[in-house]
Amino acid sequence: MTELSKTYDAKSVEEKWYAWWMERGYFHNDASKGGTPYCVVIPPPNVTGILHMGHALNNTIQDVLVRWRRMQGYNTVWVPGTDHAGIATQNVVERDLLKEGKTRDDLGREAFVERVWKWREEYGNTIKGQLMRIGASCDWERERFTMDEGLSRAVTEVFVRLYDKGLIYRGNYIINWCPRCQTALSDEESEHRSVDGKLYYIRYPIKGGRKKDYVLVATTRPETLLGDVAVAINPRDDRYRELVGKKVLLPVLKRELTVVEDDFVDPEFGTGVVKVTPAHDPNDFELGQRHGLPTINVMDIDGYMNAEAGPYQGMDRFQCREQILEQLKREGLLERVDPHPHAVGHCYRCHAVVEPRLSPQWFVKMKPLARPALEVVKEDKVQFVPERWTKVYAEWMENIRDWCISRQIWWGHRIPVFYCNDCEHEWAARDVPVTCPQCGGATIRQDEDVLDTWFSSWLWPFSVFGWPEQSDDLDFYYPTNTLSTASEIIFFWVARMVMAGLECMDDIPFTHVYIHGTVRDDVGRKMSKSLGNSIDPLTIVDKYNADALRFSLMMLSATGTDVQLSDEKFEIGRNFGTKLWNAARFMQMHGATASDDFAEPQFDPALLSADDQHVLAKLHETMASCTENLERFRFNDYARSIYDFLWHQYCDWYVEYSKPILYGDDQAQRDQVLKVMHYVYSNALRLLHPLMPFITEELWHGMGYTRLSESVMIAPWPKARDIEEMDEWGVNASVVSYVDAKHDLIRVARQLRADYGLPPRQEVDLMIRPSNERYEKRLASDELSIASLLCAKKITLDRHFTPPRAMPSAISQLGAVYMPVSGLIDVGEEVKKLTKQQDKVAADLQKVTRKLGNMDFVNKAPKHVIEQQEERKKSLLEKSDKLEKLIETLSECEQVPKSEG
RNA sequence: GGGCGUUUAGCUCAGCGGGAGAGCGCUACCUUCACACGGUAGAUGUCACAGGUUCAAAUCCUGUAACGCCCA
Repeated sequence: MTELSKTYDAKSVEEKWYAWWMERGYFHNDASKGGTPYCVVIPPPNVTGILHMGHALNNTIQDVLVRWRRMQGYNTVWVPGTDHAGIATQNVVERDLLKEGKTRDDLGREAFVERVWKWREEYGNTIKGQLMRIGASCDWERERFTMDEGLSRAVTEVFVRLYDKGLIYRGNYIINWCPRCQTALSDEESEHRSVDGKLYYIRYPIKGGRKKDYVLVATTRPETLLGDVAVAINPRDDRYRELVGKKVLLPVLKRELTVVEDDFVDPEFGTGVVKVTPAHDPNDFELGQRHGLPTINVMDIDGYMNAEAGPYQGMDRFQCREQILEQLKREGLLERVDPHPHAVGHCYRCHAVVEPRLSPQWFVKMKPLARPALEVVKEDKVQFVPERWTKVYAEWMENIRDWCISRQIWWGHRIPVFYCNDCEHEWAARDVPVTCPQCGGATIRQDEDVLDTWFSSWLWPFSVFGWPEQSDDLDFYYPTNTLSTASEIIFFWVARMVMAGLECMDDIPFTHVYIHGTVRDDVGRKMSKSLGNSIDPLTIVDKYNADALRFSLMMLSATGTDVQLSDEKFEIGRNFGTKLWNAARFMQMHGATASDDFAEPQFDPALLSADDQHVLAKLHETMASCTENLERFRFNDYARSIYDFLWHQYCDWYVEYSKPILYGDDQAQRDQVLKVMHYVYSNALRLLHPLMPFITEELWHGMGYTRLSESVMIAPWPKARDIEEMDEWGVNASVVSYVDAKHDLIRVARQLRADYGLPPRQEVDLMIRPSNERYEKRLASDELSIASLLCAKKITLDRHFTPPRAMPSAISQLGAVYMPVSGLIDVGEEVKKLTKQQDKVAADLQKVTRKLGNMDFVNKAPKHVIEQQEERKKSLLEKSDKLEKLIETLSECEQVPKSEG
């Protein structure tokens, strides 16, 4: 046992123990060790990322689970890693290049990719170091990166398999295009944001009509009219019957447009006539397909208008909108403009407005993959926590659309599709081919596009174990157990992992998906870089310490609900850590050395005091509650459970109880108290370890508990005994409830002191009139501790005590307490106080009595509820009696002037 | 438009069929030999609203309102 310093020095302690854990290899495990596996794969953070509060929350959750299961003896592995974040990383490196005045095209593909790798070498480890700082017990020997050779092989393998099965296809469709990143995006990567748009009503002259003949078309994006090929009406819309068969003239370009009828047109929207722009709108595209309309693309990849835009060529899309509106106004073709709030897609990486764009892209056919993935969730093989997310998942699966997986960037897995220049044969291959399998030609080109980053992430739960290679680890750890993530990742990642797992492994990737809440600032806004309202977790670690960060986060976040944070919230964890630290120092001060059998001591029932029994019972209740709450992902209840025990049972009551004994000279009693203390404290440290790994390790060593286990992180998780199982120790349920009542008595007596304004240190004499003989005996054996807790000079126990004169009094279940004070007491005030209590009791009593008098209640309520109410009535009656007696004697008592005996 | 969630003490939130709770804040007293990042005591609630189910509703059901999120 080493002496603990006066204060806890988090910084050195955290560094020391993390390094030591690593050195001891505690985080690592593999299949050869056998046992029951418990496996978590980290949601790989973006390689460009730095740790934000959401990461801190999510990774604390994972670490808590993993540390707990490890202590429970599972063969535990937490696989860490990062993903290559195609668009984001490319953006970062391109920005770097720009500072040198270069573009990626100046470098060329190969040199550029090399440059990204170099960037990754240099900066890609930031988040790893940050995870270490918050104590994440990842198996770093297993760290993976989605662009690693092995994981890249998995990507190619899956692509080729799905391609050969016909589940991957290339096609010319409208996709979400980010003109700033200059790549296609998936539907999920286009974030819909509500904007205050406008609805423009534009006149399209009817061909061959008089000047006044036109149709009125409503649109939110007037610049796309340059790509119009038709106008459309609903066939059931009588208003426009005579339009059918006519032609209308496109403003600006004077192109002739046909009028088509289609059910898709909503007669209620705008005027009931819509322009049809198949190259710039997904619905128009499909409508165009149905009617055999041509497509005219009027925009370049960068969002500037192209040659098809005629006079507007070379103009930015938003500027073009303004200019076209000007022209329409000049020509009298803009009839009116209405405000029209609507949702517009924005790039999830750069937030530019997404442009629907017709282009050839690669897609995964999702329906066949979705069916089994939906099944396993409906059958509860994969369970969401909280359960309500199941519905969100199912909704998405049922309305699934094909997944656009090609990206027009360079950083990522290049699509393994090859084309023969000689015969134009197209095929997918695992290795770069030398000759064309069809014509034997040797001039072959590879598809230029790379794959969506999520196309590698969806393989994560098995690719991290080396799939498609078979391995013992893959066998052993797959399917993994818990996946912890945020709700916005359900579609991006969770759903797709389930599909990939079933498709490639023929098994689910994990059994539980825990969806945690969103981290918000103190006024409820989501923390974000752009708002500048983020709290940096590492600043919190520096200011409060890592355990404080972790503990506070877990204490504050109820299962799956959002958490509002501010700096001060982290005081919860810090203060608790300090309390824990000082409790240990207190034990050390008394030369408390843990006996050899502190972990599983044999308690002698003859020596076990009521308070000993009480704290042992509460400890075991806490063990049960911690374990149960962890099993149910109730992290806040788990945290609260151990917090309440350590602070409000152990420190508030047991430590205070121990003081007169430890300061006294009864060696046998001292030994007994210390034995209980070490048993309780060492178990509490274990229960707390998953939440506060650093300070518990420091204390474990400081208190000399290494005789049980060289580290708390591999010490066995405490196993709760219920009260009957503690019988052999001499722990008795009725004694435990007696101590609860004793605590109540002490509280009541303290209140009495406070009511009379006695300074805390001023000693008083107290009389207690116990309710019965049993209590009298019990209280007699507790006199020392009661006196100490009440700062009483002398306690007189007398079952027949009658106050010789008016004195302040109060009642508790165990009996009445009298406090003779010098000087006059205000009998009127005293009676008033007691009467107020009496009123409250009477009110409660009336409620219970009415309830028990209700035949419906007596006939229909379950037996235990009736018994409980009867019990309650009994104790209320007793209380009422006692109060009445107190009031009576008080009133009868003569007011005698001072001269107290 | 569809779905989900929230509404409980001044603030942040637990509780989710049988006695209204915690942390912070607030008030009073206390620097007592573990701890002022502390101790003791105290005050504070038509559990959003309206119906219903039930012997019993903050808790279950229906509706309303406000706020938030997701999907279109």
